[in-house]
Amino acid sequence: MLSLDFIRANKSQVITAAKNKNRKVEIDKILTLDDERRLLIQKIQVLREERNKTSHGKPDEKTIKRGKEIKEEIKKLEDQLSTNHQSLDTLLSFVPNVPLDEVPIGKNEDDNVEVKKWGKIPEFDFEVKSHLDLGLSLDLFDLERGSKVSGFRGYFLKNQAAQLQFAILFYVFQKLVAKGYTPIIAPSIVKGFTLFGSGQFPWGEQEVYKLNDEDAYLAGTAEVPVTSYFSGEILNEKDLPKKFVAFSPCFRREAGSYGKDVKGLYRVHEFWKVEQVIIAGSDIEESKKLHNELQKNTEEIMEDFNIPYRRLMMCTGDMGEPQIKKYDTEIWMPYRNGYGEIASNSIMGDFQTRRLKIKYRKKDGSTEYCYSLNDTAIPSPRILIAILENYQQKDGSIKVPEVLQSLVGFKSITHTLTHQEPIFSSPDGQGRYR
RNA sequence: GGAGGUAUCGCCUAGUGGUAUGGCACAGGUUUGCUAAACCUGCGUCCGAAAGGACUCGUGGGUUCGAUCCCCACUACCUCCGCCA
Repeated sequence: MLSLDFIRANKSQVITAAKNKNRKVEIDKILTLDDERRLLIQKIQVLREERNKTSHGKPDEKTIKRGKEIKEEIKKLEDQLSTNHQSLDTLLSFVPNVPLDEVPIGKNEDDNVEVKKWGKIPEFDFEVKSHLDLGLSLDLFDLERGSKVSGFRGYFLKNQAAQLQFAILFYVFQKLVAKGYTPIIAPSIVKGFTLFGSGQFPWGEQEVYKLNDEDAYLAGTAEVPVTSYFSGEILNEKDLPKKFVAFSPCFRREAGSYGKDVKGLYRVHEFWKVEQVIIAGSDIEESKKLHNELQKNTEEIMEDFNIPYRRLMMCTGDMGEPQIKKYDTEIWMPYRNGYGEIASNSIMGDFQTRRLKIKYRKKDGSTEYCYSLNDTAIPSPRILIAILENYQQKDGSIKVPEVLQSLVGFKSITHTLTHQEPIFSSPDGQGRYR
């Protein structure tokens, strides 16, 4: 949400920004409604003032009569105000945030700009298999029974892939905790205001699962609950920035992508993700630094797994409404012979915090809206695609990235899991878990 | 699912149909000074340069000239019972 003051002061900029994000906004109507609103508030305040002045004891007949009149007038004006509010809020809620100057202007993903590349693209002296083939031949997942049981895009992860998923998420979680991020496991069932507040709504309503008739939805990312964690609160400047590493199951309807990525684990309705979320002070330079820090974390994780990646700066047309700057991290997926998205790193300014009413008190006693940021740390099973495909061997087996070996207890995936000798220390010191 | 209870500033707390009390914590200042104390001031939100005004006692309605207080609904939390990973 942008402030009305900001829209008033930067009208053309806001209109241009919306256009660059392929959105239509009714700025003139918004400003007219705002004028009306201010006038109504003013009138109501004058009447209330009159009413308040008379109420310091028992009033006489005349005052009571006037009081009744005031009551009627206020009611009329308040009705108008509430109508005004509704239309204004609706229009306002559709105004997207204004990107920073450094963001390239573009229509869609074709206009995103590659700003960094890391890693050596692996070369194979045999025919590269897809994660789908690898997984099926090694019994790592079951998509047929997945859709039988769960529906379209349903899946079971099995055997070493199931272990790997836990290990990957745990590795990343621990890594960020070590960097000082507060570990948090967030609810996936959230109220509507969190989705509006984080800017998924009103644009992405068809993307989100709604539960029955209650005010309950399934969040598509921990960004939603964790950014809303401090909603309605005023934080202390000295406690900022608040950095979280959050785990949550994620649910997405993928309503707009029926034909896309139908095979395999790339696009699923349900997955697990470790997300980084930061609530910071209202300093854009600090936010840019934090944005780079988040990006560095994500890239380090890919480097730990030794998977080639590239970083894209998203253009205006591909960046989403709340964001003012966004990087996507894409990793190498050998079978598609190209990169696939793995992480998305955004600065929102005060767009979300204004909707969620998250402020902080500065040293001088004044309050301001915080700035918020978030970046994926790791999503799974999507990351498994890259691991399976990049680490596949000629004999059909799959090596396990070194940093994960001690967590899963095996160095390669060669056959269906029946029994494995752990190679790591265990509670009983003999390689056994009980 | 059933029965009761609670909701007032960051925390604790008083309160009544006439417009929110005190303490702790916090911030600034003064003075004295050995990890500090005493005193003064400020300390819910919004608009405003200020004066000032409006809003605010979980949320939303209602009654009333006037509601933190009375009525209704909702939400969250607590206690007990039941069920349950």
